[in-house]
Parts: sequence; structure tokens; C-alpha cells
Amino acid sequence: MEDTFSLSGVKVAMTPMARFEEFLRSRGKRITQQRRTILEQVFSHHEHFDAENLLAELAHEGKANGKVSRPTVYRTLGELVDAGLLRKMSLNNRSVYEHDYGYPQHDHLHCEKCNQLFEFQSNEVSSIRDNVARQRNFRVTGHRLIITGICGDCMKSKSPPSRRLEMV
Amino acid sequence: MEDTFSLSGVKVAMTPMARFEEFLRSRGKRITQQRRTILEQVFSHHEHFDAENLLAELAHEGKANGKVSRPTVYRTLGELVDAGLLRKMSLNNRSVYEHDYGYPQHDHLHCEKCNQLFEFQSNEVSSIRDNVARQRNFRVTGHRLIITGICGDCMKSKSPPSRRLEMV
DNA sequence: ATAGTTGCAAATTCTTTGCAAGCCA
DNA sequence: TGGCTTGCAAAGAATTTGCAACTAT
Repeated sequence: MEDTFSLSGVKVAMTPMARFEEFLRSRGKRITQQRRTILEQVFSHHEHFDAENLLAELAHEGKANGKVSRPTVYRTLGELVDAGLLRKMSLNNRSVYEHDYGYPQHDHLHCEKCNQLFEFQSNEVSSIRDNVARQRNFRVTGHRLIITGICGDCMKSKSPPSRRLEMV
Repeated sequence: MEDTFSLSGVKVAMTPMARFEEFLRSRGKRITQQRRTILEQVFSHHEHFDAENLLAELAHEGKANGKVSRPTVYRTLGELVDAGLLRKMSLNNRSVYEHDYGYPQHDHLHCEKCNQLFEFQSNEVSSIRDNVARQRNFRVTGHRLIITGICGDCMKSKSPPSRRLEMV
């Protein structure tokens, strides 16, 4: 294995784009301009985001490619999850996405004040997970650990107006 | 301390009702029949539930007390969380509740097939949590660990019709 | 009497779907 | 060409809100 990409810790054999194309082909789906635009935008930075954020980014950045409609964004996000490129989590009753492909397994600290997510790694969590699952005869596909509280910055500032539900 | 209640492991000084009443009084709120009915129903069994489940239970069980409207159920669930009687979690983009008062800290296994939640206890998780938080200068208020996968029962049955989003 | 509550209806927010027109293989 | 896609408008699902009537204190 010679050509590998290191997006941030994990070596992978293909670019997200190549992998998405492979996924699409394997499902008899098509490689459209919209899907390309979305994939590109999604992997242009590592922050967590939701459908609305992404839609706004696509609209704002007068991408030469042009805009993408809301339904298409939702549909494509689902495909990116199925393709193993993104991970989805439910936060405050809405879907928040993060890079999965090319990034190592990690968990999160969630500030209730500013709503930001901070990542951290711990393989202890995975081993606890596997032990519990073994005892319970449960076939694990993954886990989600979110530590909630107040981040350092928010503790300093007395009462920051807390960015309501933005998380980018 | 003599009169204590053991709902399932943790000793507490008051019944959920007494505690809720205290909470309400401390906020200048009133002890109404609706709030009483809801509290009673919520603590009549230990399963996880969402607003819709609760509403259905209240309607079904021809409670002599009478029905409670949807908005009131939503409003009261929020109060029960504020009062420390319930814990809320976001699952599949909707709010799921579980007993908090009188029950020990625990985490969950979530079957993606039947959507059921199974509890397990592990204080290792809490210690990992505290260590991470200390390093990151983060003030912890709690955590949520959900292990996802397929439960034993679902692995046996080939393709159980998976109870869609029910979790009671 | 007074201020907090309730229920109804309507509004919101996030996400999904039906379908005709459009585009990729 | 044929079938997958897209965008629009509308539908859905979960939750919240305005407000007049009601009730606990």
C-alpha cells in the first residue's frame, strides 16, 4: 500500500471523493455535480455541522458549482453516512455530522453553554464497551460518549449569550 | 435520616412526589392535578419513554384523574427534568426520558433493530470522564454513553420487523 | 382576588416525500 | 434512451407558543 492519505491521524487508501464514487457505483447510483459539491464542502473543514449549516455554506460561498437544494442536501448526507464517510449523532433533537472516514475514533465534550463540541480520544472507552457487550451478548457496531458540562471559555465569561444552536 | 425510599438502588429521602412538590413550591409554581397525574404515571414503571408514550398511557388507562393535554405533558416533562426527577436524552432526534431521582447512574446499550434500551453500570466511565474533563479544564455536569448494536434477541430472529420508534 | 395553569389551535423547526423536469451512463 | 436525480412544493413528525378560560393559593 503506497498511496495513502492522512486526513488527521488515520491512514486511508483513497480520498473521500474516490471512496464516495466507489460507493455510488457499487449501488448503481450516479456521480452528479450536486453530490460532488456537497462532498467537497463537507470535507473542506473538520468542524461538526448539521444540514442547515451545510446548506448555508453552500449558499454563501458563491460556489461556482452553484447551489444545492435542501432535499438534496438531506438525501446526500444520508448517503455519506451509508458510505462510511460521515458519522451522525443526535444532539438537541437534531442531526449533527462529523467526519468519520480518515479520522480516528473519538468521543466528545459538549458545552451546554456555547453548544460547542470538543473531541478527545480514549481507548479505555472502547474496551469498556466491548466488555459490557460481551457480557450482555450484544453485537456492537459502535458507541457514543458525550460528556456534558461547561467549557473553560464559558466558565471565564460570566454569562455568554450562548450561541443557541450553532455548532460549526 | 430514617425514612428513605429505595426505588432501585439509590436511597433517597423523599418520594418523587414530595420532591416535585418541593421543587414547585421553591419556584412559586402550583401543585395541580395534571402535574400530579403525570408524575404518578411517570413513576409507575421504570421503562424509558417519550412524550407520545406518556400521552398514550394517560389516555389509555382511563385514569379517573382524567386526561392531560399534549402541551401540558411537554411542559411538565421539562419541569420534571429541571426538578432532577428525570433525565432526558436525544435518540433518533427525539427526546427520550428515564428516571433519575432514586436511580443509580448508568449507561445504555441501544439495539438498532428493536430500538430497545438496556442499562448497565460502570464507574470506569465516570472516572474516564473526570480525567478527561480535568485535562481539558471542563466542568462536568454529566455524561451519556450509548453503545449501539444488535441485541441478543434480534440476532436470533432473522429479521424481526423492528418495532420502529417505540421504546416503552 | 391574583397569579400561575391549562387546553386549543396555530405556529415552529427539522426532515421527508410525491412528482414532473432534467441529467448521467 | 432509460433510469437515477433534482428541485419545488407540500407533507410529516416532534415540540413550542399565544391566548382566553380556569384554578390553586
